[in-house]
Amino acid sequence: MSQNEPNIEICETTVIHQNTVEKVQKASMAEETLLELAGFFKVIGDPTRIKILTALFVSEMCVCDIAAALSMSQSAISHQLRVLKQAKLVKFRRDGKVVYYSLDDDHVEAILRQGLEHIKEN
Amino acid sequence: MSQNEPNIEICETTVIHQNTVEKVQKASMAEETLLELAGFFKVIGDPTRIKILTALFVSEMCVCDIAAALSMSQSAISHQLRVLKQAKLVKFRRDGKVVYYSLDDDHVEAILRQGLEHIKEN
DNA sequence: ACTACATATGCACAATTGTTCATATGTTCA
DNA sequence: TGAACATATGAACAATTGTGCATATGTAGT
Repeated sequence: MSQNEPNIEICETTVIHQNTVEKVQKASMAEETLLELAGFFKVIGDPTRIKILTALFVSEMCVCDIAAALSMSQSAISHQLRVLKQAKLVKFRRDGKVVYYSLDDDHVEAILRQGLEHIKEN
Repeated sequence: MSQNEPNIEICETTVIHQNTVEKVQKASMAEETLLELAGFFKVIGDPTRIKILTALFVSEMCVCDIAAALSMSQSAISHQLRVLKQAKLVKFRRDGKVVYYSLDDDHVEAILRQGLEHIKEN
């Protein structure tokens, strides 16, 4: 900031603090990691999926019970469980006709709690 | 689970473990809190916004520097900064023509770090 | 007042997403 | 094998979202 940093044109954007820009670019994550990270938060950034996850904090549950507890269709729940499964947030076991889902990640509860801290501070 | 729980029809969904369903419903968050929480994670569930936030870990930055650092248009960055501002994740100060943005939340860095833990475990 | 520049914003549009509906799959029991 | 039931899945659709484009706003210097 105290250095002599001339304005330079790069693709129509004016760089004011080239020093900072370079530091940021060097500190940036690998694109793949970034997309995974964003994808993870996108998964828990949906009311239905948060409801499912917090329901599973209480107990492992089968699909129709989750549907009943959330007053939603079996299909909707099933679709969302697939998303959560792909994100490795839930796992399942089959017992006859019934499939029981449960949490597959220790971080999720902590992360949701920290999210709550944020919105409480408003 | 060990109790006698008959199947009951509620709106086309079969309840198998009524006990569990009731426990979950009682433990459920207020709808408003839930929506806020989901909204918060949705905000950090986007690659561009994560890039902006991690850039601000390094230093406060003006809009055009962020645009240059991320190789994106000023408009795109400005739109996303508005989202981050509304979510109280960034704050800004004006210095002449230039507006400097910086982080406005302590939790974000911790939450992003925990998100990274999750995806590393795969 | 006028120009230059940094940033913000409204509109439009393509892309993504969550749910419903219909149906397929898989399992149990008779 | 066939009926009943739990779950999964594909297609369709409305709603939401991220970005580009054009332009407005705000500030500084002349």
